[in-house]
Amino acid sequence: MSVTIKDVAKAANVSVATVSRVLNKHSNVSEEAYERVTKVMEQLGYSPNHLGRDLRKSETKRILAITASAEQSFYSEVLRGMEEAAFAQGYDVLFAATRDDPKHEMHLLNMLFSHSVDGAVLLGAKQDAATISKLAENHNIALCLERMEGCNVLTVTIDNVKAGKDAVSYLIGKGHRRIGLISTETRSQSSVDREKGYRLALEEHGIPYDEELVYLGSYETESGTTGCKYLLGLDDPPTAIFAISDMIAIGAMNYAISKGVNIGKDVIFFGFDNIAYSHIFVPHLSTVEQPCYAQGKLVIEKLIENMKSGIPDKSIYMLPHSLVLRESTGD
Amino acid sequence: MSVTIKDVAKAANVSVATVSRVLNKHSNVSEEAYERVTKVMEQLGYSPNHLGRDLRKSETKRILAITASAEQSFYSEVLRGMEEAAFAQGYDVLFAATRDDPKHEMHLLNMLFSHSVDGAVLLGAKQDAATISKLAENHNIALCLERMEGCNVLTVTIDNVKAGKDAVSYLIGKGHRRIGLISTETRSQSSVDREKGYRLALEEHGIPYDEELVYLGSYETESGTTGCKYLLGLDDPPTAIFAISDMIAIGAMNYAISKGVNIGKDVIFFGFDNIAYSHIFVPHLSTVEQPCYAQGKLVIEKLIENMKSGIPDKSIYMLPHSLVLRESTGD
DNA sequence: CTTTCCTGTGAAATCCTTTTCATTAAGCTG
DNA sequence: CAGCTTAATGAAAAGGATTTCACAGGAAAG
Repeated sequence: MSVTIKDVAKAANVSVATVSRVLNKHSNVSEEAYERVTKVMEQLGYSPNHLGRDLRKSETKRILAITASAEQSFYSEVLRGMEEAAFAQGYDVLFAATRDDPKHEMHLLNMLFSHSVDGAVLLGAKQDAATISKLAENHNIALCLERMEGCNVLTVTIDNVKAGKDAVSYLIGKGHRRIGLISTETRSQSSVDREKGYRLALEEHGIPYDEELVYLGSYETESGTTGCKYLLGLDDPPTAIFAISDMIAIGAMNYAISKGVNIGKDVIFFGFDNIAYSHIFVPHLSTVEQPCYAQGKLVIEKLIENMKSGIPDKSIYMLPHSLVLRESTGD
Repeated sequence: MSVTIKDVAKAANVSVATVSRVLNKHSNVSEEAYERVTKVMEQLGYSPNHLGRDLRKSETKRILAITASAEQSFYSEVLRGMEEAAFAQGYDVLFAATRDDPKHEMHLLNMLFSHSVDGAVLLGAKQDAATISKLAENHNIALCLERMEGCNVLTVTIDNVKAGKDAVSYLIGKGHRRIGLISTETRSQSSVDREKGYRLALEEHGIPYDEELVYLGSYETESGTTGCKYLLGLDDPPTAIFAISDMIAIGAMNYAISKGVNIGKDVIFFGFDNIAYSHIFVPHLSTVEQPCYAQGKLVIEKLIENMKSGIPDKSIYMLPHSLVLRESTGD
């Protein structure tokens, strides 16, 4: 149906080899032939069939990024980092969503096994560590944003333990001793790590861990609201609240506002992620900022490095985070 | 390097044709051969190379969805609709971002020309109508969310003119006669259409159009803030404000709040998109809801229909929108 | 003037499947 | 039992590119 390299060759009166050489900017092709071929390609509206090329070269120059859903707003910066780093090296990044379904994640990973893409980056994997480790033995795989305990695979993330600890230490530094934690029932590594940070901070300052001050819900804003209602309803309520995500923190603040709490004075709040809304929502939210763009960029750079070298680097890279202080902590 | 169909054939002591038949669940293969082949495939850990298959069949069963950036939060529902509709028919949807660059959009569209995907959906195209029309002649292309004036291509969207008109008519119905409009300088079709709706509503109620009441900015929240500051600073300020997006409306309300305006009474606000934050932000925002999931689903269904039939349907499908009334309009 | 070395080129192999076509063997019909 | 159909299979072509290898012809070197 469509124009092939053969048609071009015939029309330009050269062999397909020569057309291919023109296509790939090889050196050994005469000025004259080059002109003739490019002109014919133009005339016929020739567009090379990548499938042929990919099959022959066993390489697609494409990387798949797998996310749970497209929803998480801070993904967008990560994806931009990936996209730009890839493009700089002649790769394209394609995104696909697992719909939170491990089976569908495996279906998408199949694009890797079937040579439809050269590599894959998982932003929050749904398979278990053993499965991922095994896949990483034979395929170019990387994790981003979420590390996996005991998984031997290239990973780019932040130090969520330290980040959680930093946030809570800041609250303690402001003189607070009863600090609430709103986290998730889902045991994602980042939640677990941030909780661990919370505990370490308390420990370091000689504050006993009180299970009563910990609320586990979902990632939804509403869960933050419920959590805050629970915490502020305690006999001895906290004067500071750390939420493991901004969405949750905003939900929590919403409840506090509705109860007439003076945020930043009566109770202070700390979130995580520095999403756009954290400085749109009033009062502006203090939060942990993670280098989204940089993580996306680095994971692609390292992955491509792996694909080229053949000696895969399976290190865990932890990029630095920072605290962003705003009204919700009275700053 | 990896296991091919040949290796399987040899190990199972059959021809590659038979292996292929097993792979594709053809009928004419004996029980015994079937068993033997599947067992060998298992043992060798065989995974068919899709590139070979795709090349032979000239079909990838993959559709590319092109967005400006991954940022727009309401994209996620559209993408989910696309994903699920595609999966139901054995297709995968991959997403890629143009970074707002027309050149990069064309680069991505090249995946279509080079047979790397079977079809493409543009969520807000950056090329001009003539270019898209021409591409649509030879390729399976569709537009979603944003229609293009004078473009002969399959399109799934909502009636933005009517939606804008409905929103503004509602404001008028509440007794308001000075109605501000915050839109974008970018002349995207949806902005243009919503503005047109604004004008039609005024006209229909005999309210003269006053250019002073129209502020054009960007899609950013901050632009809403600036716009609101401008509008409320007028000698004869509006008592109702229609913003062409929720993000802008929230920015606008933020300014109003900071000035002590009683939202829902002194000034009422109407947004567009019904993003998650429109009912998290206090006061909750009245807005136009568009059927995101349904649009994504329909565009994929129609596109696949086109791919199969060969007689492309290039209609414009407009799905119904609805008004969501909340505190910002005093409801 | 012969030998060697480039340069430019084309024929053919290759990548991995699917699919067509031919062939064999077995089962059925009359 | 001859003649037909059907089921199961394999050999080989096809799909569209890249790449290897061989070769021709001209230039440079001796």
